[in-house]
Amino acid sequence: MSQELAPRLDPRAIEPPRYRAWQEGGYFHVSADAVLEEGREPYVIVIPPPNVTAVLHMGHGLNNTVQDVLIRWRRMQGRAAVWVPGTDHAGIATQNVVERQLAAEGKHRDDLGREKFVERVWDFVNETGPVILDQLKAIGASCDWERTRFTLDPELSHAVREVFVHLYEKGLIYRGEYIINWCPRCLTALSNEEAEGEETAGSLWHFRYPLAEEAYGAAETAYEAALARRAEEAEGEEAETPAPIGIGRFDDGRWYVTVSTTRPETMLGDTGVAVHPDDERHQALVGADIELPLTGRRIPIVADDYVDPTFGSGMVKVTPAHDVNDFEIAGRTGLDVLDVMNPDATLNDEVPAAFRGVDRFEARKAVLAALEKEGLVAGREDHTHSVPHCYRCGTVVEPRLSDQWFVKMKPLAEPALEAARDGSISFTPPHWKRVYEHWMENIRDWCISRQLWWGHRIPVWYCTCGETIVAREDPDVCPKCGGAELEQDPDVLDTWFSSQLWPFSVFGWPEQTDDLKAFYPGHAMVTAPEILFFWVARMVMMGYEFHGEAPFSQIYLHGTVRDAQGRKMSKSLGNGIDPLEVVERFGADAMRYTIVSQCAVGTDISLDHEDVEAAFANGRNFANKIWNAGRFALLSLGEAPVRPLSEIEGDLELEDRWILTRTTEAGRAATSALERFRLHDAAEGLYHFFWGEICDWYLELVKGRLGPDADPASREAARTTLVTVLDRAFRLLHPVVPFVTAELWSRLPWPAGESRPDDLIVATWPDGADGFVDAEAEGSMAEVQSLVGEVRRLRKEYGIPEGERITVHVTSARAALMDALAAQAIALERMARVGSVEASAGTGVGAHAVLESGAELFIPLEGVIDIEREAGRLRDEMDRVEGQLKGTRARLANEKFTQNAPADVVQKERDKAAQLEEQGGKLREKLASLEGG
RNA sequence: GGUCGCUUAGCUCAGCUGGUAGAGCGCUACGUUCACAUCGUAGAUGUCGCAGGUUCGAGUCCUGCAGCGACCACCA
Repeated sequence: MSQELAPRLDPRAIEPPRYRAWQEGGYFHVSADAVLEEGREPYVIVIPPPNVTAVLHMGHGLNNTVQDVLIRWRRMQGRAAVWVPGTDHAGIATQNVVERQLAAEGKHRDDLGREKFVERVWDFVNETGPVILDQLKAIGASCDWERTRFTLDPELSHAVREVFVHLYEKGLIYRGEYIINWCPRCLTALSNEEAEGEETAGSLWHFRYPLAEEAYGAAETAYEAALARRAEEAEGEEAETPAPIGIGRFDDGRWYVTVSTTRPETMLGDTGVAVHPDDERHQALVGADIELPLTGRRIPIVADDYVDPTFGSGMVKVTPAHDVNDFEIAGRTGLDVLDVMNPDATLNDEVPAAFRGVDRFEARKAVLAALEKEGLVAGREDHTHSVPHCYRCGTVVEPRLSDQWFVKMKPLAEPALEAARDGSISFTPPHWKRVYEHWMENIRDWCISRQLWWGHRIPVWYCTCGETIVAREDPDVCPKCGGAELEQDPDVLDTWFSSQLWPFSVFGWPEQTDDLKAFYPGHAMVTAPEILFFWVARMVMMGYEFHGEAPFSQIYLHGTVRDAQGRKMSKSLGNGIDPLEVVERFGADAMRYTIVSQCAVGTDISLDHEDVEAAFANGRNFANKIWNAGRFALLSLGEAPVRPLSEIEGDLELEDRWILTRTTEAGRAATSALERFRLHDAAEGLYHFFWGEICDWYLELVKGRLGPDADPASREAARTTLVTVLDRAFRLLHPVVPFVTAELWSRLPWPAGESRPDDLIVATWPDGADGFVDAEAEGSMAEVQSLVGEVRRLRKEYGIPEGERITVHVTSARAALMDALAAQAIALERMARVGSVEASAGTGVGAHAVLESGAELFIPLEGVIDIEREAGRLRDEMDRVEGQLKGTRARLANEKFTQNAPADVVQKERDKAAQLEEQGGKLREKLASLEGG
């Protein structure tokens, strides 16, 4: 078997068959019985369901690699580890994709009608839905595929219906008017995410609104108050620009107030003007009326906290039907709500005849002209602000008043907030806890209705008799009048309404299934911080509302994948990396290691899309290194079984005892890191253990003992040690690089008489708790390593030819070290070309060094190198350094230079002098040791 | 504007509870003695953003400043 191993790892040859074998072996699936009958402790992660239309990108690569590392690790720990996969129906995104398809055929969804359109989306979803899940298999995701779910599955829809009705009956779902984002071109509502803000240079206009005559008295009072306020401020030291008064008189003596807007056309829908309740300048005016220009309407002045008294005049025109904040002010103050626009954003019949039917931007000009004519425009200034645009067509989004369904969030948020405070849920990195709490404390009601066709239809029916029916089962007749003419609410629910139930809906809730009993609540939630509020927080709320506890206990928020310039990878920027291409070229192991090694808590991951090979070189090289070390070991070990560790313990040599100790420590460190979600620490620690300790030292030290000429007892001790160490190392590395480790592990010889797990994927995790430990061996090895390092360094420094075998003298070393060195003679020869080590000071011409332990090392150079030539080389070097130093010192002694040259140039010169001095010192020492002996 | 975070080697970043500055990539030199050139050995490079403070001791804690970024609200 071993002979078949190629000198280079070919991931394409080993990964797909290995994955198939795992799947066919049923290793990813755990039944409820494992928990309920066998009493195994569960470990559950539910996948953040990707959009059903999505194509795998690096963000998924990161998210799912992290989850798979955790699941594989816990599975090896013996937990009943279940990772539930699935997809999200993603209402708007999916509907858009299909609508684009239709548009390409020259059709609109209205041409098909609701039923046919939804059928068409289903066809599309059935066809493309599983793609992204299949793609996850390529990166090694060990999901329990038998549990694959879709948010629109009948069972999950059943859960949605139950939750909606439950919340409605509890009074937590209500219907109300609200301002939504509306695209006047697409004639559809948009979610906040779909209304993309764009910095736009615009104008801020200031208008004068005449006061009603009976308010003149109040105006005068307010005017005096404002003047007094200004005088007061003028006395203060920091009054740079006096606060505007906001109240004034026209030439003919009429009073007016000043308001500002970026959208003049909306003034036709104004129903009031608001001031801050504590604003001394304007208090007297509260309750007074304004004669709204152009309309002939009278509107009141009201007081509301929303108004910022320091902005503009401190007075705000209120247009409730066309601005979210204004709408909320109206709700609090009782102002009328006047909708002045048609769905296509032309003005409707509520406005004066001259403006009816006019487009909003034309109306803007017309309103400005009309106000200008009446002398009511007080000024204009440039104003840059963010204007929301439709992400599909780029049209400026219009806030529009409409009837929507809402969830009252405050009562739901309370236990979810408490969960964070009392530690029932933990956050990694921890600072997200405060962000979460802040959001929960200031939570606002959630608008859950969407004017779409694709999604969970709102389970509400309206009867001609006026009755509203909210029901778990579709009603046939009106329970009140018995009529059968019921009409279901046309809207569907926000996608997040169903995803928030994911942690328990995937297990069959509201039915009390065995799965639910066995696997709920889950454990870790691994996701990106962007959806902490959309999704994570809501899942916690639902967990408490329906189960009285959190749906998971640990929230791990990983970073974002960025390109070399630090930009987020995205389709539109074209800076993405296709994970499948990476898997194809370098293997899933390479991709996984590269990702995990960069996955430090709280940091983003950067990968250069322009040099994919360099970006994943680290992971590819490591996977290949594992492969080659394994290949070498397998070839050297042969296929014969090894002896159990207990039988050969007496024959263990220093390097065996050392590497076994290091293996124990590696297990401890990796376990501790994983427990704290420090995946990067775990990966890098294991990388160093495998490459820096097993490969660089142990394999080199043990080579001689594995050959046919070696002493049989020593050879068996080495074989057992090597098998033991590789077995543990492959186990520890398996969660991060599952394929290459499993492939090699399956070929490892095994201790005679010991039972062998069926597959590495279910081998017990070696946490190091009861591993082999020999502290003294560690100390001795450290000294051997230190000696080899110094010898290698000195060899290079003095130009000792690579092939030249040397004698090394060591003084003041511990006896144990000398023993160790004697035992390592073959290895020392191999690793540093040390022919012999002698416990003496050594004499004559040579190279000196001091080991970390304090022992002194001496290498005679007589007859080894051409002393005269080396000394001559050093003298030449010396001359050069001293020459440069002389010049530098002369420059520094020259006052003209030090005083006139730029400071940094002088400093550089000083640094150079210091550097040269140090260099000269070293050369002198070296020269002395060569000449003096 | 609110909240939070970041600033350490040429690049990307580690450095968890304060105790002699690290990794990967890149760079330089040498090396194919048969696991691996996707390799080995050795080497160079850091006033740890700036200014103060606490401490025996600060990259690490505190304060201020500067620059960058994220999220939320987008301010009439």
